[in-house]
Amino acid sequence: MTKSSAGGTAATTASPAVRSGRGGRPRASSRRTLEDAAGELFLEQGYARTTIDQIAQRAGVGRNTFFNYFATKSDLLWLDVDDTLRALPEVLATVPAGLAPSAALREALLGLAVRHPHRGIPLALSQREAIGAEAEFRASGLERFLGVAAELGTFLAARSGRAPGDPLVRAASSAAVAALVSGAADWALTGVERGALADAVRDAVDPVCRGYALALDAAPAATR
Amino acid sequence: MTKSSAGGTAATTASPAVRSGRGGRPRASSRRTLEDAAGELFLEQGYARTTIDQIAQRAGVGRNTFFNYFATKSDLLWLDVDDTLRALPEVLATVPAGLAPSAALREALLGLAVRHPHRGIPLALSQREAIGAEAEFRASGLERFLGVAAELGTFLAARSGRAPGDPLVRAASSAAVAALVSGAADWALTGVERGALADAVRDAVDPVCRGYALALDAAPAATR
DNA sequence: CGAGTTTCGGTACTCAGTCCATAATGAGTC
DNA sequence: GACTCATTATGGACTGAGTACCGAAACTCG
Repeated sequence: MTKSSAGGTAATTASPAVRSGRGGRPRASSRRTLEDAAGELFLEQGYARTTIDQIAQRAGVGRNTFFNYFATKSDLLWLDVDDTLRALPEVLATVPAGLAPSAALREALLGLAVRHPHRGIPLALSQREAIGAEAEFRASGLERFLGVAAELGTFLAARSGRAPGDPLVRAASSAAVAALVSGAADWALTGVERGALADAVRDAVDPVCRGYALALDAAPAATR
Repeated sequence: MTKSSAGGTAATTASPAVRSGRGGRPRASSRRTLEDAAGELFLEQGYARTTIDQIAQRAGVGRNTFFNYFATKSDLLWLDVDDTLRALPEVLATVPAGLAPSAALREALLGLAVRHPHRGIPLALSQREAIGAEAEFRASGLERFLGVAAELGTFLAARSGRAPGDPLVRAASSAAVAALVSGAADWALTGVERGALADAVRDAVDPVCRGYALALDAAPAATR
């Protein structure tokens, strides 16, 4: 209630990606500048030893301007990922209607993976020795994880004709997202020779979808 | 690196549950007192509006003493859960050796569920309207989640004759733990008429184990 | 040129978590 | 009992993230 997670989606970014209403003072170049400054500083000093003041200062803006663009310091660790996650509703909408629930689930996750840019690997992972932000990275990750799982849950409920709160639906979406994340992390940690993200995700997610297919694709028990 | 997660296990509590070495000043009643004080205050004012100073003050101890028992304010939200998670290594050790990897995974998770006290439901869930700490609860949850997943991963690797970092193993343990958590959360949110935790967990976890059984129980590919 | 709207920047504040130095309280030893 | 050692309790001071508030820029629209 206090800080982020206002929207409900995974993305925590303070300001919308696109220019908001018309009129008003135009944004300076700030956002990109801040990202770059932060990246440099993280590499130089590590995440923990870098303060928001320093980032703002190097970017040549005031401290408050930082919070105008990012709700949290840890948002900087999820730059490209948040972009992809923001696209989830769009991805869900394009999943063909005829599919069985478990297949639709699979399709949705793969759609997300396909959309993600091949170079979009969080700094915290690609440079993790230098940055040393594993702990923060993890802690800030769950919010995103749960956001996706929840969104996927309502999608899955609709596709399977079940109630949104159905335990089976929730378990399936949680497990599937966990597999997705695990696969994506493995992919990100592989060197340059890594293949397509979608392949890694498929390997990780497929078993989950198969596992839940039996229960999920059957008609829901009328009551309960 | 900065704060918690030193041990590697899920439990973040600063001080060991049992009295450490012999000698030294005896602990005051503090720990339990702190827990109670925190519980009261959370119910009265909510989590966010309760400061550590207030908790310590009501418990009649100094502020630093609080950090002697808990590494983090959010640790207070996980009291009974952390106890159960701490028992994971023990649970893993008692999983029969003959089982197939996927069955062993199932057994381990159920063992954890069986061990958990029936009343041990985090305040943040049972009183969630009054406490309003969902966000904090979530954020502090991932650390525990990942701790269990990692521990389970090495267990699973050993049982299946695979490398500890094997993507399949990691995906399986992540997905299984996610299902476990999902099931446990549903169980916790059910009213008094809830049955055994183990039943809820079984329903959630079974499909995952079945899904990975095919790949996991087969002999690992020699190379790679 | 206003009027409205948005961003920018500074000051001041709260509070979690850390560090350090110092007492208090016991056990074990001689 | 006196002394040492280990452990816990406590107080003071500090860092840094996140919030709130206010006034000043900068731009659009009428």
